Amino acid sequence: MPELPEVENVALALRECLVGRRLTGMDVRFGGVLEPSAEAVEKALVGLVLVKVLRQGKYLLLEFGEGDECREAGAGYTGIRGKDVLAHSVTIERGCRRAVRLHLRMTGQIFVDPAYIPDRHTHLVFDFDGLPVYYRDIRKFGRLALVAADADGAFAVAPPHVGPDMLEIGFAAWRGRVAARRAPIKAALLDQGVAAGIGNIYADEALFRARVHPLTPAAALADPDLRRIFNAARAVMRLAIRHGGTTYLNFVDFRGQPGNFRRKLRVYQRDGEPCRDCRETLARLMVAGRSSHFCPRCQPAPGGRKARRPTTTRLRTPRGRP
DNA sequence: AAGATTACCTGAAGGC
DNA sequence: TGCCTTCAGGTAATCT
Repeated sequence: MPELPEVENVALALRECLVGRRLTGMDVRFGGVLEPSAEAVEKALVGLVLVKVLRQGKYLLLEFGEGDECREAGAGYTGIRGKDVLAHSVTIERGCRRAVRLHLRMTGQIFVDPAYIPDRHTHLVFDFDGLPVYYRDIRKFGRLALVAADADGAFAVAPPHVGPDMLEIGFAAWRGRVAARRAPIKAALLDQGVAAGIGNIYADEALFRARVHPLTPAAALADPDLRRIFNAARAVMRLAIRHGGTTYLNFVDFRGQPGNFRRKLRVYQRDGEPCRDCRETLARLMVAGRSSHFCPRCQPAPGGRKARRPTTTRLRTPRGRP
């Protein structure tokens, strides 16, 4: 499932391959992924040049403009892979600007790969001046939505209730947003209004690395605990970006290559297997409606002393892995 | 009023 | 073999 690192890799790919190119056509095979309608999106975007790709949490904003009155932007921005990803970018001085907000939700995928063969889950085919770009989404949860400019003519990357990106926010600001929460820290990490980008995989990985039990109330955590969680969440996501993201079930990159961060996972979907640090059997329980994977020894239950009651810690045998 | 639950979808996997 | 159930989880809407 795409979380911050996977979405960041999509952003890098779109900047590398598509910024500066004109959208010359669109084949809508399933219009349900487009908002407010397939017709509106097609009418708004076709003929314009992709000028900017921004990310906030799991949201991507694709900004389009007219091809005339362009100038090279450059600006010396160096992508995470060390390539100057804005080398081909252009900035529109004035004229028409439009933007769409993309969220991949659970199973959305973007392919910029001439060898890709569309299947029945491929809902959109973009023609970027001869370069085909495919949008595929097995479960049809993802959305590509036209967004209106605000009063200043700018486009918000994410909806207003979404908090700052987890890789952008500072510790003090983040602490200010979680410290008063009585909800389990796992729920606070998943709350996109607190900070955006963390999903179930990286929340579990961050809590394991910080040695904090997922059910611990956020408000019960001392400053050093919060600091460890904050640092662990950012570190694990930065590492995942460098490894091309996590492939679980079906995340692959824009060329169809699976990310290779999965083998680095310490707890996610490893319940029933031994902890890599202490050999204790990893456990699983439900927090905030989602399965949470943790080590009962490395991450002791809140309130201390006893291990969690068997009724709340459900062990399960490993399921088949793809 | 924050926290919990459900709807939205499809495919994989397990049980029988 | 094949039908049925459960599970996966991001977000919005609904419930408590």
